[in-house]
Amino acid sequence: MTGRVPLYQAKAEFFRMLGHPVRIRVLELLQDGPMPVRDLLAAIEVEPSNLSQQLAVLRRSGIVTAVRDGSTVVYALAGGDVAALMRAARRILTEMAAGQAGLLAELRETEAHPL
Amino acid sequence: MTGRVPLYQAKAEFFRMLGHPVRIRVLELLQDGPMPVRDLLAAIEVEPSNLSQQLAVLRRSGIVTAVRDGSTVVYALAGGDVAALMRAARRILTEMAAGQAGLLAELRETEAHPL
DNA sequence: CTGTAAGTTGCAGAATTTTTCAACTGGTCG
DNA sequence: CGACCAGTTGAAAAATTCTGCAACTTACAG
Repeated sequence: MTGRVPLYQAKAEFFRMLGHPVRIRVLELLQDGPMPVRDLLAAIEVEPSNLSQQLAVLRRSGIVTAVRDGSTVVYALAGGDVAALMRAARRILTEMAAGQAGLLAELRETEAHPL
Repeated sequence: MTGRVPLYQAKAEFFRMLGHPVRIRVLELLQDGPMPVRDLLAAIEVEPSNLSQQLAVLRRSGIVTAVRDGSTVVYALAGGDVAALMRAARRILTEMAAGQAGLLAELRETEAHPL
């Protein structure tokens, strides 16, 4: 019944879903607890409709939930330890930065080609 | 000097770099140690040029390194605990699947709109 | 030198994703 | 009811990413 997707593909889709600045910020903000769209909007600087689109991506993936409360909509993390994921990512990012990875990797790429 | 990028954007780029099935499989294979392209190619089923393109993405990001050994090129993780990241991702993925997130989220989306 | 295997690169076309604008739904208030 | 505010949706245009083919480089064998 379920569209039987190989695990590595599910992972790729999951990471791709995370691969957007606005979506990252939303997830980080929601780590401090549920938050109405209004507040996300105030914190993120992006057009309402654009934020809505990104929220829809997060909702479809199932990583957040939305509940209507009167005229406002409140978003929350659906569960899962998102904080742990972000920490793991930041650790790698830090190591890569320290190890001259990011910038230098690109320089290496364009200068004296070792490959 | 460095193209001063906000952290949330660096994170988004990082996750986007991970958002491709072939790249995920490469990273998973490299967790067992360095591996020549030939072996990656045998394990992944993708055209050589396509694999090369994906390897180039990983290289540019700095998450892997490439070393030429004779006529073969050997790839390796550049450091960072990639395994921890994958574990964190899998945990969330599992929780989302268990909590009827993925599939049901989409159903919810198309049926009786709570939003 | 010639041929060949291993990878990479440049590109063009195809496919996806982002962004934006306009229109729309649900509540709330007077 | 009529006017708004909060968000969402649909759709088209713009920007990115993917894929596959052809050409190229490097190393090695004969």
